[in-house]
Amino acid sequence: MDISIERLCIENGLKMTGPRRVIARVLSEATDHPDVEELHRRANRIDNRISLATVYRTVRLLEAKGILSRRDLGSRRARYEPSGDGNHFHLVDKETGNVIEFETPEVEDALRIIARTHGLEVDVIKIELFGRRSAK
Amino acid sequence: MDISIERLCIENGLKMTGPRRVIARVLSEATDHPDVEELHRRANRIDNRISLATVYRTVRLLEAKGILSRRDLGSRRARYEPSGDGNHFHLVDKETGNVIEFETPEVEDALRIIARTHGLEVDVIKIELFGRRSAK
DNA sequence: TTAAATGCAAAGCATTTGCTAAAGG
DNA sequence: CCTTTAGCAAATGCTTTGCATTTAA
Repeated sequence: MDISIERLCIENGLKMTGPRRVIARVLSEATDHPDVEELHRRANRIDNRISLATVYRTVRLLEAKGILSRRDLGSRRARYEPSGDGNHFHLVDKETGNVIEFETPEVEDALRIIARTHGLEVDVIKIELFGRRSAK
Repeated sequence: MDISIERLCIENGLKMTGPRRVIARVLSEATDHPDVEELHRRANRIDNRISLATVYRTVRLLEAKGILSRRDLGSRRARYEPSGDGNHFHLVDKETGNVIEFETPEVEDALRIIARTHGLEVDVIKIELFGRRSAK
């Protein structure tokens, strides 16, 4: 079982309470991009006394520590994923809402160079593509 | 005076009411990325009877018609800009909040090709870079 | 004339917060 | 112990909506 998020919490000096441990586990096991409500649902399957407010507070804390990254992906709700999953971007199928992750170091480099010509050193790169299944 | 947004509204068969004309003018004159509240403020300088609800309804309508594009740029409020300003992306200075626009057809092409390898035809491309003034 | 648009206030979501009780180190 | 955290419910902030009225075409 993967407990990397919990380990990261400990390394960051966070108090490992019951709820926090459960949320860390849910995050570690997720392979998708759950929103807060979904995280709450999954956490409650393990311990149904965990409140939504705690989930919100936890993801906000973990984001501040750099453990999680927040994504918007068009919808109204924020989605979270472990920051450690490497630099990747999102390709969203508008019809199904399905999200594909991809990497592209060349594009990253190109963007960093562009930023530099504007005098900025890039820190965070967000790329989101929205499209639909080709007719073909 | 530039009234391009109003022209686009007419071409799209939209009824040109007083409020709508004012909002169109405000949008045409904007060179930045105003949020809805700011659009409302600017519209009210011209006619203070225009309600916030109308501004919301109008930007939503214009977005549906493809006349406006919505941007998130990190904050929780939606920001709008004319779609006709060419495909451009945003480089945000984290310290000042200043937004620089840039274009990069090569990167766009590269991303379209990547999407195609995943069987999707890209429709919308969003790129946001966040960085800070280089130490030099 | 008549369907569409407006204003207002109320409702809706997602998210945050104040407060008190509980619990980790 | 003593600070941090959890739970709850109320508050917040942005956005949408219902309804009666006005307006453009």
